[in-house]
Amino acid sequence: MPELPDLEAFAANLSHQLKGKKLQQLHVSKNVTTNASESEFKKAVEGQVLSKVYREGKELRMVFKNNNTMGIHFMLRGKFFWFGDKNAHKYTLAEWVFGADKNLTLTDYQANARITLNPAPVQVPDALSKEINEKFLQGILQSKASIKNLLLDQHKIRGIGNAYADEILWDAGISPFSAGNKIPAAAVKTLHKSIKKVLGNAVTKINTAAPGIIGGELRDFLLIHNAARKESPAGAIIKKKMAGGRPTYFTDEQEMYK
DNA sequence: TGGCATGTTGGCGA
DNA sequence: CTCGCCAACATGCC
Repeated sequence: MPELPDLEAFAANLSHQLKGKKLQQLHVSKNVTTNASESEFKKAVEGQVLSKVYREGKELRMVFKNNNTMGIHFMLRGKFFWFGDKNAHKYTLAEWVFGADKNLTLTDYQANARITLNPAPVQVPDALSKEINEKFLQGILQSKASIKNLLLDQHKIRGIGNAYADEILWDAGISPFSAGNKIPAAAVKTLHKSIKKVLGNAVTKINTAAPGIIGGELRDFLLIHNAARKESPAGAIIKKKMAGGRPTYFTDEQEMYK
């Protein structure tokens, strides 16, 4: 449910609050989609000090001093709470006990969130990584698939979700229905700038509006992928089209390349 | 109130 | 083989 900018903020805040603390107990529900048993998780990380929490694509990573790592993917509905939050007891998938007021709960009423012990390295670059440049984007766009679907494809570039794909493509002035392999070089250059700008601005806005946030999502500042808005800043009507079961928001300000 | 929303996977058909 | 589309997951939110 949260997208890249939300997860980026969660990771920084969790790292800030939990780094250096010892994981006293870990509970992993049998309902979790995972690659290891609860006892394997316990053996790997209980009693270990947390080194850091960071984001990779749409996953959070908890790295412990012994280098064992837990990957947490929220899928659609996963959510972190601190123990004591009133919602934290329903649909619990996992609990991390770091100490008195530093206990973390993962909930998901669909039980689709995934926890991975020592996730395998992934070659696909993250949307905010330095590897993303015009040449790289040009490479992944060599397909007649729509540019939006290409940006959403986690096997090509990691971290962009449905809402921010719309936001980025609007910012770049490119129709989401354009064919990837018809995008001219100048538009690819703009796309590169828009990816960094839109995602970067969102991280800043979330951190400013909700210091310490570790769950939920903030979206009210989105300009186009936002049901509350009818027009773009320049006054163009925002259109909505369902595609692949998800809404795509766009305006006529975006050029169609076909 | 009930329509809307977020990611991924796998199967289907064009 | 490549794409787009659909269902499934099952509830919170306004």
